[in-house]
Amino acid sequence: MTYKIKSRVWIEIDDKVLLGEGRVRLLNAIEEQGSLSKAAKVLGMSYKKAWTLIDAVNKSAHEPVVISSIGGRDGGGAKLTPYGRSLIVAFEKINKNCWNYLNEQVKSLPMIKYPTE
Amino acid sequence: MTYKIKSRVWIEIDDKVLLGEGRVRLLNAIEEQGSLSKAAKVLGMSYKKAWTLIDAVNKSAHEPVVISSIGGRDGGGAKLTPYGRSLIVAFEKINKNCWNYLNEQVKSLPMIKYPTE
DNA sequence: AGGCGTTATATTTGTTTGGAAATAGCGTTT
DNA sequence: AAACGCTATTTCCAAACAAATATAACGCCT
Repeated sequence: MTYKIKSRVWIEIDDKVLLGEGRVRLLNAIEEQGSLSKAAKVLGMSYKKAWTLIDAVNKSAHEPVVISSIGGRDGGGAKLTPYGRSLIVAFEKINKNCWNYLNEQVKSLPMIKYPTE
Repeated sequence: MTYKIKSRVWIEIDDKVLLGEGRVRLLNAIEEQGSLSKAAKVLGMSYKKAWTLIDAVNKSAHEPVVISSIGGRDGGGAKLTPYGRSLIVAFEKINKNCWNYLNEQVKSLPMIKYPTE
């Protein structure tokens, strides 16, 4: 019987959510797949949900994060902007650090293992 | 135009949520008010929601967190156990530390202020 | 012109969530 | 026995959310 500490970190801008764990996962998939629909499929997410997420990201950001194109040789696609990539890097760094920090915290808090005897 | 980093921390036990920010707020209100219904009223929360939350806490914890009594001089009430109080202390400490830590993190991450020029 | 694969958006349907209200049970007090 | 104020639980309804489906637009390609 063990306690687990979990955390979620996200970035807001103008009181709107810009980036969270799920959105970053989606952005990474877009980077890999080159398309929103393929990214959604890879993540087992409906296209609509993926589109809604990216729409929210683009609307809250003041600079473009994802640029999409319709039509053309293979139907179109979606690509990250350099700004988008820098956001991912920043988020993942913060997220990882926070996680490491919490792990340390737990060790220094004995009362979280309150006796079960 | 500024970026804000936000975080949520919670404690799980056996893969069920034990304590989060909202639940701790409710537990504190119970401690102050001595009753679940008054605590709910103070927090602008419906009695049902408060009851559901406490029920979830008591079901996931292996030791009692809130002990409630029905009937009696003033109808009954709800009180925290010493274990419940220790949980609150632990959670609030971790939560506060995490918040402070993230604030420090932001300062050391210049890329979060990606140029808007 | 028509097919293709994609983005973009609307419509529908179903599921989950949450509030409001109603009801019951309880133990002290009067 | 009745009143009181709380906990406990059910029922009903509305709102929020999510999944599925359908449709349109677009631009390259054959």
